[in-house]
Amino acid sequence: MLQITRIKQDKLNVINGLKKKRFPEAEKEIERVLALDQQRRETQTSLDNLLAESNQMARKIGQLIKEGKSSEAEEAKTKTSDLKRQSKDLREKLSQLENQLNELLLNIPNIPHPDVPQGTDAVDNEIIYQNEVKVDLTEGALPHWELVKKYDIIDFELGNKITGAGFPVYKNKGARIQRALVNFFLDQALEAGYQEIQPPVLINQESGLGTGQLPDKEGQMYQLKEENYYLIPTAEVPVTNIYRDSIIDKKNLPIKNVAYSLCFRREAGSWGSHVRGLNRLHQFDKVEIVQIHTPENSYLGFHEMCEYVKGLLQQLELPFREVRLCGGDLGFTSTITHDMEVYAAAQDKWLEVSSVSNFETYQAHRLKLRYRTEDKKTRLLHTLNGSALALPRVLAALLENNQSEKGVKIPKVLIPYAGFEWIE
RNA sequence: AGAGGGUUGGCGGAGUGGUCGAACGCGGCGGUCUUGAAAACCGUUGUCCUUCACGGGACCGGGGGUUCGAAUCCCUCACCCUCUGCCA
Repeated sequence: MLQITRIKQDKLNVINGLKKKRFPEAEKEIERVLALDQQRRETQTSLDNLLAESNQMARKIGQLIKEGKSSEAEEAKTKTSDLKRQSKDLREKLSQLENQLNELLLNIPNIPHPDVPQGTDAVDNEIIYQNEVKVDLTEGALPHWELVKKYDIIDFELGNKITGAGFPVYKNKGARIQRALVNFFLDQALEAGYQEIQPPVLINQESGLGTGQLPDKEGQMYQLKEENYYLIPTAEVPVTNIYRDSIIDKKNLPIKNVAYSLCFRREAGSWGSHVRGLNRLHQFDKVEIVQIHTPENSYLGFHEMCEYVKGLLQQLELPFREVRLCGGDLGFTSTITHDMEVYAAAQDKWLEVSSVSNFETYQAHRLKLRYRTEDKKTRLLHTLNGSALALPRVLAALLENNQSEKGVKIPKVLIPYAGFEWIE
Protein backbone atom coordinates (compact mmCIF):
# COMPACT_ATOMS: atom_id res chain seq x y z
CA MET A 1 0.00 0.00 0.00
CA LEU A 2 1.32 3.41 -0.91
CA GLN A 3 1.77 5.99 1.79
CA ILE A 4 -0.38 9.09 1.60
CA THR A 5 2.56 11.33 2.39
CA ARG A 6 4.39 9.98 -0.62
CA ILE A 7 1.39 10.53 -2.87
CA LYS A 8 1.14 14.09 -1.60
CA GLN A 9 4.79 14.96 -1.86
CA ASP A 10 5.56 13.17 -5.07
CA LYS A 11 2.26 13.20 -6.89
CA LEU A 12 3.60 13.55 -10.40
CA ASN A 13 6.04 10.67 -10.11
CA VAL A 14 3.40 8.51 -8.51
CA ILE A 15 1.01 9.15 -11.38
CA ASN A 16 3.70 8.54 -13.97
CA GLY A 17 4.71 5.38 -12.16
CA LEU A 18 1.16 4.10 -12.18
CA LYS A 19 0.92 4.82 -15.88
CA LYS A 20 4.09 2.88 -16.46
CA LYS A 21 2.44 0.01 -14.67
CA ARG A 22 -0.56 0.47 -16.95
CA PHE A 23 -2.86 1.33 -14.08
CA PRO A 24 -6.02 2.78 -15.60
CA GLU A 25 -7.10 6.35 -14.76
CA ALA A 26 -4.10 7.08 -12.60
CA GLU A 27 -4.72 10.83 -12.26
CA LYS A 28 -8.34 10.37 -11.37
CA GLU A 29 -7.65 7.75 -8.75
CA ILE A 30 -4.86 9.76 -7.16
CA GLU A 31 -7.04 12.87 -7.04
CA ARG A 32 -9.74 10.81 -5.36
CA VAL A 33 -7.24 9.62 -2.78
CA LEU A 34 -6.05 13.12 -2.04
CA ALA A 35 -9.58 14.49 -1.79
CA LEU A 36 -10.63 11.70 0.55
CA ASP A 37 -7.55 12.19 2.67
CA GLN A 38 -8.28 15.89 2.94
CA GLN A 39 -11.81 15.11 4.08
CA ARG A 40 -10.55 12.49 6.46
CA ARG A 41 -8.16 14.87 8.14
CA GLU A 42 -10.77 17.58 8.46
CA THR A 43 -13.23 15.14 9.97
CA GLN A 44 -10.59 13.84 12.32
CA THR A 45 -9.80 17.35 13.51
CA SER A 46 -13.42 18.22 14.23
CA LEU A 47 -13.95 14.92 15.97
CA ASP A 48 -10.84 15.39 18.08
CA ASN A 49 -12.00 18.83 19.12
CA LEU A 50 -15.39 17.50 20.04
CA LEU A 51 -13.91 14.65 22.02
CA ALA A 52 -11.59 17.04 23.81
CA GLU A 53 -14.63 19.02 24.90
CA SER A 54 -16.49 15.90 26.00
CA ASN A 55 -13.51 14.68 27.96
CA GLN A 56 -13.31 17.99 29.72
CA MET A 57 -17.01 17.90 30.60
CA ALA A 58 -16.81 14.36 31.86
CA ARG A 59 -13.95 15.28 34.11
CA LYS A 60 -15.89 18.27 35.40
CA ILE A 61 -18.95 16.14 36.12
CA GLY A 62 -16.84 13.70 38.03
CA GLN A 63 -15.47 16.57 40.06
CA LEU A 64 -18.95 17.93 40.80
CA ILE A 65 -20.22 14.54 41.93
CA LYS A 66 -17.25 14.16 44.23
CA GLU A 67 -18.05 17.52 45.74
CA GLY A 68 -21.67 16.48 46.22
CA LYS A 69 -23.05 19.07 43.85
CA SER A 70 -25.46 16.65 42.22
CA SER A 71 -27.86 19.19 40.72
CA GLU A 72 -25.03 20.95 38.92
CA ALA A 73 -23.76 17.60 37.74
CA GLU A 74 -27.17 16.68 36.33
CA GLU A 75 -27.30 19.97 34.50
CA ALA A 76 -23.91 19.36 32.96
CA LYS A 77 -24.96 15.87 31.91
CA THR A 78 -27.82 17.18 29.80
CA LYS A 79 -25.40 19.52 28.06
CA THR A 80 -23.15 16.71 27.04
CA SER A 81 -25.87 14.72 25.30
CA ASP A 82 -25.64 17.02 22.33
CA LEU A 83 -21.87 16.63 22.13
CA LYS A 84 -22.30 12.92 22.33
CA ARG A 85 -24.68 12.79 19.40
CA GLN A 86 -22.38 14.91 17.29
CA SER A 87 -19.30 12.92 18.07
CA LYS A 88 -21.11 9.70 17.25
CA ASP A 89 -22.04 11.05 13.83
CA LEU A 90 -18.52 12.25 13.20
CA ARG A 91 -17.07 8.96 14.30
CA GLU A 92 -19.24 7.17 11.78
CA LYS A 93 -18.30 9.61 9.06
CA LEU A 94 -14.64 9.23 9.88
CA SER A 95 -14.68 5.46 9.77
CA GLN A 96 -16.58 5.59 6.49
CA LEU A 97 -13.95 7.88 5.00
CA GLU A 98 -11.18 5.69 6.34
CA ASN A 99 -12.74 2.62 4.80
CA GLN A 100 -13.18 4.32 1.45
CA LEU A 101 -9.64 5.57 1.48
CA ASN A 102 -8.30 2.20 2.50
CA GLU A 103 -10.29 0.45 -0.19
CA LEU A 104 -8.91 2.84 -2.77
CA LEU A 105 -5.31 2.49 -1.60
CA LEU A 106 -5.50 -1.29 -1.42
CA ASN A 107 -6.29 -1.35 -5.10
CA ILE A 108 -3.50 0.96 -6.20
CA PRO A 109 -0.35 -0.96 -7.13
CA ASN A 110 3.24 -0.17 -6.23
CA ILE A 111 5.26 2.38 -8.20
CA PRO A 112 7.95 0.90 -10.44
CA HIS A 113 11.63 1.66 -10.01
CA PRO A 114 13.12 4.10 -12.57
CA ASP A 115 15.15 1.22 -14.06
CA VAL A 116 11.99 -0.67 -14.96
CA PRO A 117 11.51 -0.50 -18.74
CA GLN A 118 8.35 0.84 -20.33
CA GLY A 119 6.13 -1.80 -21.87
CA THR A 120 2.85 -3.59 -21.85
CA ASP A 121 3.66 -7.28 -21.58
CA ALA A 122 6.35 -9.95 -21.62
CA VAL A 123 7.49 -8.93 -25.10
CA ASP A 124 8.84 -5.68 -23.68
CA ASN A 125 10.83 -7.32 -20.90
CA GLU A 126 14.54 -6.68 -20.97
CA ILE A 127 17.03 -9.55 -21.10
CA ILE A 128 19.93 -8.35 -19.00
CA TYR A 129 22.01 -11.50 -18.73
CA GLN A 130 22.33 -14.85 -20.42
CA ASN A 131 24.85 -17.52 -19.52
CA GLU A 132 27.04 -19.58 -21.83
CA VAL A 133 25.62 -23.05 -21.26
CA LYS A 134 24.63 -24.75 -24.52
CA VAL A 135 22.54 -27.88 -25.01
CA ASP A 136 23.18 -30.53 -27.64
CA LEU A 137 20.03 -32.48 -28.06
CA THR A 138 20.27 -35.92 -29.55
CA GLU A 139 18.05 -37.01 -32.42
CA GLY A 140 14.51 -37.76 -31.25
CA ALA A 141 14.80 -35.86 -27.98
CA LEU A 142 11.57 -35.85 -25.98
CA PRO A 143 9.79 -33.13 -24.03
CA HIS A 144 9.75 -33.79 -20.30
CA TRP A 145 6.13 -34.96 -20.25
CA GLU A 146 7.18 -37.86 -22.46
CA LEU A 147 10.39 -38.49 -20.54
CA VAL A 148 8.60 -38.80 -17.20
CA LYS A 149 6.42 -41.53 -18.70
CA LYS A 150 9.35 -43.28 -20.29
CA TYR A 151 11.21 -43.51 -16.98
CA ASP A 152 8.06 -43.75 -14.83
CA ILE A 153 9.03 -40.89 -12.52
CA ILE A 154 6.01 -38.55 -12.66
CA ASP A 155 2.43 -39.66 -13.21
CA PHE A 156 0.00 -36.95 -14.24
CA GLU A 157 -2.90 -39.35 -14.84
CA LEU A 158 -2.59 -40.71 -11.35
CA GLY A 159 -2.76 -37.13 -10.05
CA ASN A 160 -5.91 -36.60 -12.07
CA LYS A 161 -7.43 -39.63 -10.43
CA ILE A 162 -6.53 -38.61 -6.90
CA THR A 163 -7.21 -34.88 -7.20
CA GLY A 164 -7.40 -33.32 -10.64
CA ALA A 165 -5.29 -31.69 -13.30
CA GLY A 166 -2.15 -30.01 -12.04
CA PHE A 167 -1.53 -32.30 -9.06
CA PRO A 168 1.08 -34.77 -10.30
CA VAL A 169 2.32 -37.84 -8.46
CA TYR A 170 6.12 -38.09 -8.24
CA LYS A 171 7.42 -41.63 -8.15
CA ASN A 172 10.69 -43.50 -7.82
CA LYS A 173 13.63 -41.36 -8.93
CA GLY A 174 11.16 -38.56 -9.62
CA ALA A 175 10.31 -38.35 -5.94
CA ARG A 176 13.95 -38.69 -4.97
CA ILE A 177 15.14 -35.95 -7.29
CA GLN A 178 12.53 -33.64 -5.78
CA ARG A 179 13.88 -34.32 -2.34
CA ALA A 180 17.42 -33.83 -3.63
CA LEU A 181 16.56 -30.45 -5.13
CA VAL A 182 14.88 -29.22 -1.97
CA ASN A 183 17.83 -30.22 0.18
CA PHE A 184 20.36 -28.77 -2.22
CA PHE A 185 18.52 -25.44 -2.31
CA LEU A 186 18.13 -25.29 1.46
CA ASP A 187 21.76 -26.17 2.11
CA GLN A 188 22.93 -23.54 -0.35
CA ALA A 189 20.78 -20.92 1.35
CA LEU A 190 22.07 -21.85 4.79
CA GLU A 191 25.59 -21.50 3.49
CA ALA A 192 24.70 -18.05 2.16
CA GLY A 193 23.58 -16.99 5.63
CA TYR A 194 19.84 -17.52 5.46
CA GLN A 195 17.92 -18.67 8.50
CA GLU A 196 15.66 -21.64 7.78
CA ILE A 197 11.94 -21.38 8.48
CA GLN A 198 9.18 -23.93 8.16
CA PRO A 199 5.97 -21.94 7.96
CA PRO A 200 2.29 -22.93 7.89
CA VAL A 201 0.86 -23.51 4.43
CA LEU A 202 -2.50 -22.05 5.41
CA ILE A 203 -2.81 -18.36 6.10
CA ASN A 204 -5.53 -16.08 7.39
CA GLN A 205 -6.93 -13.04 5.67
CA GLU A 206 -4.73 -10.59 7.52
CA SER A 207 -1.60 -12.28 6.25
CA GLY A 208 -2.94 -12.23 2.72
CA LEU A 209 -3.51 -8.50 3.02
CA GLY A 210 -0.12 -7.97 4.59
CA THR A 211 1.89 -9.11 1.60
CA GLY A 212 -0.66 -7.94 -0.97
CA GLN A 213 -2.08 -11.21 -2.30
CA LEU A 214 -5.38 -9.84 -1.07
CA PRO A 215 -7.36 -8.22 -2.47
CA ASP A 216 -5.39 -8.39 -5.72
CA LYS A 217 -5.09 -12.14 -6.15
CA GLU A 218 -8.08 -13.43 -4.25
CA GLY A 219 -9.18 -15.62 -7.17
CA GLN A 220 -5.75 -17.18 -7.54
CA MET A 221 -5.65 -18.73 -4.08
CA TYR A 222 -7.43 -21.81 -2.86
CA GLN A 223 -9.69 -20.88 -0.01
CA LEU A 224 -11.00 -22.82 2.96
CA LYS A 225 -14.41 -21.24 3.33
CA GLU A 226 -15.18 -22.94 6.60
CA GLU A 227 -12.23 -21.35 8.40
CA ASN A 228 -11.64 -18.41 6.11
CA TYR A 229 -8.08 -19.53 5.47
CA TYR A 230 -6.15 -19.60 2.22
CA LEU A 231 -3.62 -22.11 0.92
CA ILE A 232 -0.36 -20.26 0.37
CA PRO A 233 0.62 -19.49 -3.22
CA THR A 234 4.21 -19.03 -2.00
CA ALA A 235 6.11 -19.17 1.29
CA GLU A 236 6.65 -15.44 0.87
CA VAL A 237 3.28 -14.91 2.54
CA PRO A 238 3.73 -16.74 5.85
CA VAL A 239 7.42 -15.89 6.11
CA THR A 240 7.07 -12.16 5.48
CA ASN A 241 4.09 -12.06 7.82
CA ILE A 242 6.28 -13.30 10.65
CA TYR A 243 7.38 -9.68 10.79
CA ARG A 244 3.94 -8.12 10.58
CA ASP A 245 3.30 -5.51 13.26
CA SER A 246 6.81 -5.24 14.50
CA ILE A 247 9.60 -2.79 15.05
CA ILE A 248 12.85 -4.52 14.23
CA ASP A 249 16.01 -3.67 16.10
CA LYS A 250 18.47 -2.26 13.61
CA LYS A 251 21.20 -4.57 14.81
CA ASN A 252 19.11 -7.55 13.64
CA LEU A 253 19.05 -6.30 10.06
CA PRO A 254 19.17 -7.44 7.38
CA ILE A 255 16.85 -10.37 8.00
CA LYS A 256 17.49 -13.29 5.66
CA ASN A 257 15.06 -16.20 5.76
CA VAL A 258 14.71 -19.27 3.62
CA ALA A 259 11.72 -21.59 3.57
CA TYR A 260 10.77 -24.68 1.67
CA SER A 261 7.05 -25.11 1.19
CA LEU A 262 4.37 -26.51 -0.99
CA CYS A 263 2.68 -23.83 -3.04
CA PHE A 264 -0.89 -23.87 -4.28
CA ARG A 265 -2.21 -21.82 -7.14
CA ARG A 266 -5.58 -22.01 -8.80
CA GLU A 267 -4.18 -20.47 -11.98
CA ALA A 268 -7.75 -19.55 -12.80
CA GLY A 269 -8.10 -18.61 -16.43
CA SER A 270 -4.51 -19.35 -17.33
CA TRP A 271 -4.96 -23.04 -18.01
CA GLY A 272 -4.61 -23.92 -21.65
CA SER A 273 -3.23 -26.39 -24.12
CA HIS A 274 0.08 -24.49 -24.25
CA VAL A 275 0.78 -25.42 -20.66
CA ARG A 276 1.78 -29.01 -20.43
CA GLY A 277 3.43 -31.30 -17.96
CA LEU A 278 5.41 -29.48 -15.30
CA ASN A 279 5.16 -26.09 -16.96
CA ARG A 280 2.25 -25.06 -14.81
CA LEU A 281 0.80 -26.86 -11.80
CA HIS A 282 -1.75 -26.26 -9.10
CA GLN A 283 0.53 -27.71 -6.45
CA PHE A 284 4.27 -27.42 -6.55
CA ASP A 285 7.39 -27.27 -4.38
CA LYS A 286 9.43 -24.16 -3.92
CA VAL A 287 12.27 -22.86 -1.80
CA GLU A 288 11.79 -19.18 -1.17
CA ILE A 289 14.21 -16.58 0.14
CA VAL A 290 13.05 -13.45 1.94
CA GLN A 291 15.11 -10.46 2.97
CA ILE A 292 14.23 -7.40 5.03
CA HIS A 293 16.41 -4.32 4.74
CA THR A 294 16.65 -0.67 5.64
CA PRO A 295 15.77 1.52 2.64
CA GLU A 296 19.46 2.38 2.21
CA ASN A 297 20.50 -1.22 1.76
CA SER A 298 17.60 -2.88 0.00
CA TYR A 299 19.09 -2.69 -3.48
CA LEU A 300 22.29 -4.28 -2.25
CA GLY A 301 20.07 -7.07 -0.99
CA PHE A 302 18.22 -7.20 -4.28
CA HIS A 303 21.35 -7.65 -6.30
CA GLU A 304 22.76 -10.14 -3.86
CA MET A 305 19.59 -12.20 -4.22
CA CYS A 306 19.71 -12.09 -8.02
CA GLU A 307 23.34 -13.20 -8.00
CA TYR A 308 22.56 -15.92 -5.51
CA VAL A 309 19.78 -17.37 -7.68
CA LYS A 310 21.97 -17.19 -10.77
CA GLY A 311 24.64 -19.07 -8.84
CA LEU A 312 22.20 -21.90 -8.19
CA LEU A 313 21.32 -22.20 -11.86
CA GLN A 314 24.97 -22.09 -12.80
CA GLN A 315 25.70 -24.94 -10.41
CA LEU A 316 22.87 -26.93 -11.95
CA GLU A 317 24.56 -26.34 -15.32
CA LEU A 318 21.36 -25.03 -16.83
CA PRO A 319 21.14 -22.48 -19.64
CA PHE A 320 19.35 -19.47 -18.23
CA ARG A 321 18.75 -15.79 -18.68
CA GLU A 322 17.89 -12.93 -16.36
CA VAL A 323 14.96 -10.80 -17.41
CA ARG A 324 13.95 -7.42 -16.06
CA LEU A 325 10.18 -7.14 -16.17
CA CYS A 326 8.68 -4.13 -17.89
CA GLY A 327 6.07 -1.92 -16.23
CA GLY A 328 3.11 -3.75 -17.69
CA ASP A 329 4.36 -7.19 -16.69
CA LEU A 330 5.43 -6.20 -13.18
CA GLY A 331 3.49 -7.65 -10.25
CA PHE A 332 0.99 -5.56 -8.32
CA THR A 333 3.13 -5.11 -5.22
CA SER A 334 6.58 -4.99 -6.80
CA THR A 335 8.93 -2.07 -7.45
CA ILE A 336 11.32 -4.09 -9.54
CA THR A 337 11.42 -7.75 -10.53
CA HIS A 338 14.04 -9.87 -12.22
CA ASP A 339 12.81 -13.20 -13.53
CA MET A 340 15.23 -16.05 -14.03
CA GLU A 341 14.27 -18.25 -16.94
CA VAL A 342 15.78 -21.62 -17.80
CA TYR A 343 15.84 -22.94 -21.31
CA ALA A 344 14.02 -26.25 -21.75
CA ALA A 345 15.58 -27.49 -24.95
CA ALA A 346 13.17 -30.21 -26.06
CA GLN A 347 10.15 -27.92 -26.00
CA ASP A 348 12.32 -24.98 -27.05
CA LYS A 349 10.91 -22.72 -24.36
CA TRP A 350 12.21 -20.37 -21.69
CA LEU A 351 10.60 -21.23 -18.37
CA GLU A 352 10.43 -18.89 -15.40
CA VAL A 353 11.95 -20.59 -12.36
CA SER A 354 12.53 -17.61 -10.13
CA SER A 355 11.19 -14.15 -9.60
CA VAL A 356 13.25 -11.83 -7.43
CA SER A 357 11.51 -8.64 -6.30
CA ASN A 358 12.00 -5.60 -4.16
CA PHE A 359 8.72 -4.29 -2.75
CA GLU A 360 10.38 -1.36 -1.03
CA THR A 361 7.87 -0.07 1.57
CA TYR A 362 4.77 -1.28 -0.22
CA GLN A 363 4.34 -4.46 1.81
CA ALA A 364 5.96 -2.98 4.91
CA HIS A 365 3.30 -0.29 5.07
CA ARG A 366 0.51 -2.83 5.16
CA LEU A 367 2.50 -5.04 7.46
CA LYS A 368 3.40 -2.17 9.82
CA LEU A 369 6.95 -3.43 9.59
CA ARG A 370 9.39 -0.80 10.83
CA TYR A 371 12.74 -0.19 12.42
CA ARG A 372 14.02 2.54 14.67
CA THR A 373 16.41 5.13 13.32
CA GLU A 374 19.30 6.74 15.19
CA ASP A 375 17.02 9.57 16.27
CA LYS A 376 14.56 7.03 17.73
CA LYS A 377 11.95 7.51 15.02
CA THR A 378 10.17 4.56 13.46
CA ARG A 379 10.56 4.10 9.73
CA LEU A 380 9.25 1.54 7.24
CA LEU A 381 11.57 -1.23 6.13
CA HIS A 382 11.95 -2.70 2.67
CA THR A 383 10.85 -6.27 1.97
CA LEU A 384 12.27 -8.48 -0.77
CA ASN A 385 11.82 -12.02 -1.89
CA GLY A 386 12.74 -14.47 -4.56
CA SER A 387 12.37 -18.10 -5.51
CA ALA A 388 15.49 -20.13 -4.95
CA LEU A 389 14.09 -22.08 -6.64
CA ALA A 390 10.72 -23.37 -7.83
CA LEU A 391 11.13 -27.06 -8.54
CA PRO A 392 8.88 -28.18 -11.41
CA ARG A 393 10.36 -26.16 -14.24
CA VAL A 394 13.91 -26.71 -13.03
CA LEU A 395 13.16 -30.40 -13.20
CA ALA A 396 11.56 -30.03 -16.62
CA ALA A 397 14.69 -28.35 -17.98
CA LEU A 398 17.01 -30.85 -16.31
CA LEU A 399 15.13 -33.75 -17.84
CA GLU A 400 14.91 -32.27 -21.32
CA ASN A 401 18.43 -30.87 -21.56
CA ASN A 402 20.32 -33.76 -20.00
CA GLN A 403 18.68 -36.60 -21.89
CA SER A 404 20.57 -39.04 -24.08
CA GLU A 405 20.16 -42.62 -25.22
CA LYS A 406 21.58 -43.74 -21.91
CA GLY A 407 19.07 -41.81 -19.85
CA VAL A 408 18.96 -38.47 -18.04
CA LYS A 409 22.22 -37.36 -16.46
CA ILE A 410 21.98 -35.76 -13.05
CA PRO A 411 24.11 -32.60 -12.58
CA LYS A 412 27.19 -33.12 -10.44
CA VAL A 413 26.04 -31.01 -7.50
CA LEU A 414 22.86 -33.03 -7.12
CA ILE A 415 24.40 -36.50 -7.17
CA PRO A 416 25.30 -36.58 -3.46
CA TYR A 417 21.76 -35.44 -2.67
CA ALA A 418 20.00 -37.79 -5.10
CA GLY A 419 22.15 -40.83 -4.53
CA PHE A 420 22.20 -41.71 -8.24
CA GLU A 421 23.79 -40.36 -11.41
CA TRP A 422 21.29 -41.38 -14.02
CA ILE A 423 17.59 -41.64 -14.49
CA GLU A 424 17.32 -44.58 -16.83
C1' A B 1 -16.28 -31.01 19.74
C1' G B 2 -18.33 -30.04 25.20
C1' A B 3 -17.51 -27.43 30.20
C1' G B 4 -14.82 -23.83 32.84
C1' G B 5 -10.87 -20.04 33.24
C1' G B 6 -8.13 -16.29 30.78
C1' U B 7 -6.10 -12.24 27.03
C1' U B 8 -3.12 -5.33 30.29
C1' G B 9 3.16 -1.73 27.68
C1' G B 10 9.71 -5.57 25.36
C1' C B 11 8.69 -9.35 29.50
C1' G B 12 6.39 -10.45 34.43
C1' G B 13 2.34 -8.49 36.88
C1' A B 14 -1.32 -4.80 39.63
C1' G B 15 -5.66 -2.45 38.53
C1' U B 16 -13.29 -4.26 38.68
C1' G B 17 -16.79 2.71 36.62
C1' G B 18 -13.93 9.12 37.63
C1' U B 19 -6.95 13.01 36.06
C1' C B 20 -5.25 5.20 34.39
C1' G B 21 -1.56 5.59 29.03
C1' A B 22 -2.07 2.62 33.21
C1' A B 23 1.21 0.90 40.09
C1' C B 24 5.33 -2.27 40.97
C1' G B 25 9.34 -5.55 39.32
C1' C B 26 12.58 -7.04 35.29
C1' G B 27 14.73 -5.59 30.84
C1' G B 28 16.43 -1.27 27.61
C1' C B 29 18.65 3.67 27.31
C1' G B 30 21.39 7.95 29.75
C1' G B 31 24.25 9.35 34.03
C1' U B 32 27.14 9.07 38.96
C1' C B 33 30.95 5.87 40.85
C1' U B 34 35.20 2.67 38.52
C1' U B 35 41.62 1.90 35.14
C1' G B 36 37.52 -1.02 32.79
C1' A B 37 33.38 -4.00 34.03
C1' A B 38 29.90 -5.63 37.69
C1' A B 39 27.13 -4.02 41.88
C1' A B 40 24.79 0.22 43.96
C1' C B 41 22.37 4.82 43.26
C1' C B 42 19.81 8.79 40.16
C1' G B 43 17.10 9.82 35.77
C1' U B 44 14.54 8.02 31.52
C1' U B 45 11.77 4.44 28.73
C1' G B 46 4.79 2.26 24.18
C1' U B 47 2.41 2.90 19.28
C1' C B 48 -0.52 5.64 15.99
C1' C B 49 -3.43 10.00 14.04
C1' U B 50 -3.58 15.33 13.75
C1' U B 51 -0.92 20.32 14.05
C1' C B 52 4.40 24.73 11.29
C1' A B 53 4.26 24.62 16.51
C1' C B 54 1.87 24.75 21.42
C1' G B 55 -1.40 21.28 21.92
C1' G B 56 -5.35 17.77 20.97
C1' G B 57 -7.14 12.79 19.99
C1' A B 58 -7.11 7.24 19.70
C1' C B 59 -5.29 2.56 21.52
C1' C B 60 -5.34 -2.25 27.99
C1' G B 61 -6.85 -9.25 22.09
C1' G B 62 -10.61 -7.40 17.55
C1' G B 63 -15.52 -5.30 16.74
C1' G B 64 -20.06 -3.34 18.85
C1' G B 65 -23.03 -1.54 23.15
C1' U B 66 -24.36 0.73 28.21
C1' U B 67 -22.69 5.47 30.73
C1' C B 68 -21.69 12.45 31.52
C1' G B 69 -17.32 9.10 32.09
C1' A B 70 -14.99 2.08 30.67
C1' A B 71 -8.79 -1.39 31.10
C1' U B 72 -12.91 -2.01 34.57
C1' C B 73 -20.13 -3.50 33.11
C1' C B 74 -22.90 -6.05 28.72
C1' C B 75 -22.87 -8.52 23.66
C1' U B 76 -19.98 -10.75 19.89
C1' C B 77 -15.68 -12.75 17.36
C1' A B 78 -10.65 -14.49 17.63
C1' C B 79 -6.89 -16.64 20.35
C1' C B 80 -4.69 -19.06 24.84
C1' C B 81 -4.98 -22.38 29.21
C1' U B 82 -7.30 -26.57 32.19
C1' C B 83 -10.53 -30.90 32.26
C1' U B 84 -13.50 -34.39 29.10
C1' G B 85 -13.81 -36.42 24.03
C1' C B 86 -11.18 -37.45 19.42
C1' C B 87 -6.52 -38.06 16.98
C1' A B 88 -1.01 -38.20 13.67
